[in-house]
Amino acid sequence: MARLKAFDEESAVDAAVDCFWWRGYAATSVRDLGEAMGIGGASLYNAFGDKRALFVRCLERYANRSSRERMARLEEKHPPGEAIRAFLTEIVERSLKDRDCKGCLLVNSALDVAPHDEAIGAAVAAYLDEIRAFFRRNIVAARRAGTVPRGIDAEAASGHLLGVLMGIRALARVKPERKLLESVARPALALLDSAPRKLH
Amino acid sequence: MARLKAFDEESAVDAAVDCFWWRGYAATSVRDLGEAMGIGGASLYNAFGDKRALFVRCLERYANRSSRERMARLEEKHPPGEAIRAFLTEIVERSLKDRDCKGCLLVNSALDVAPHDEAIGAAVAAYLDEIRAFFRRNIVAARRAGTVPRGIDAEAASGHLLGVLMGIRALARVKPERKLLESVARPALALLDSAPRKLH
DNA sequence: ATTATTTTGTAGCGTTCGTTCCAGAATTAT
DNA sequence: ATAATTCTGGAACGAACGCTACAAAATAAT
Repeated sequence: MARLKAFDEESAVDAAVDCFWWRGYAATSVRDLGEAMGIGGASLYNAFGDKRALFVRCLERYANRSSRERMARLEEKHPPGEAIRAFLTEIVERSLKDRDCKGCLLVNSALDVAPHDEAIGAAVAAYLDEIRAFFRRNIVAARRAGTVPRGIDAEAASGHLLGVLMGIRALARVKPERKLLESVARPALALLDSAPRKLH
Repeated sequence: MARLKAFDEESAVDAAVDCFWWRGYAATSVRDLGEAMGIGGASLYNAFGDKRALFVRCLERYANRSSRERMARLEEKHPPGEAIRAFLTEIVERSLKDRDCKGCLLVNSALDVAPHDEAIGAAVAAYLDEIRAFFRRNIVAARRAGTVPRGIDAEAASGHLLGVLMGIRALARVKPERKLLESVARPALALLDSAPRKLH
């Protein structure tokens, strides 16, 4: 009963993700977006509402394709302790291969956008919580399996891992050096396999 | 031989710092800056060149008043191991008191600005290096004093501390919760006082 | 007092911003 | 075919952008 869209919505969103990812929210113009997505302004507004709504959609798309994909893949392939190890290792490698230092859209948004937009802030916080939950449940499972120290505190350790993850992502945007990033990650991973520390 | 400036340049820069700090570089307009600094556009351009040059000046001012001041103060007041501990503790406390989650201008800039401006990127990297150097020399001194584990690797540990610092700053902008931030910091500090780990 | 020099407010430059409008093209149901 | 509906490119909206021009105001040296 009506004309069909001439573009694929999902791949248009993918192009928009790249735009926001590279330039940041404020520095990306609607015209930049249209050009990258291969559509005009009218189509953009017709399909997505406005710039902010498109950004929200980009966040969700990024979470699905990047962090959720990674968590699912690693959790399937590795035992719980290894999954965490592989996660951080993969982040370091990705950061080093990331020639134009785009970092992670979620982390970037946590700094740029989240503090100035309550709803987006809550969304970003929720995405980060998913990552922390990944750490936490893998720690719990590994503890049950006896592959991490018996006394490890899953709540605290998952928080630490999330912080370290964000530190790596942040640092990599200015100093993408292997030795440095690995030195950030290694002690966090060591928490998972060090011998139980002596209580004082 | 000429008319005098009607405003104090340093306190004007302080106002500009607050502006960039809160809104980020791209989202801060020259008119925002002028209003916050209490001067008109003509005076701003006359005194500081342009927006970017003012931003560079703001970074330097921020480094002096915030990170360098903190490092000098803590290094004077505390023995080396304690200085590091006090540094991270102070960052956590500051992040929690930071009601509008401005975070750290250097960390914010490392994500927003640095990747899109080579010179500013190098400047931010240099400021971060100063902080890492603070960690490193305090670790070395503490090792000499016997207040941290004998076998600690100052290079690696200082990198880890820098990453954790940035992680705290990043995380605090979306999730400013004491338990979480402390769980990020604690294991990093534990590296400084744990018993030497068994080699396997 | 005059002159030389710098700062200041105001107005405005051209550009780009996010967004909307609109006429025409394209599609399905009738 | 006709009608109903949606999508599309292009033009344009008012507002805001970074920045500059300019003349008046203010100072210090002469």
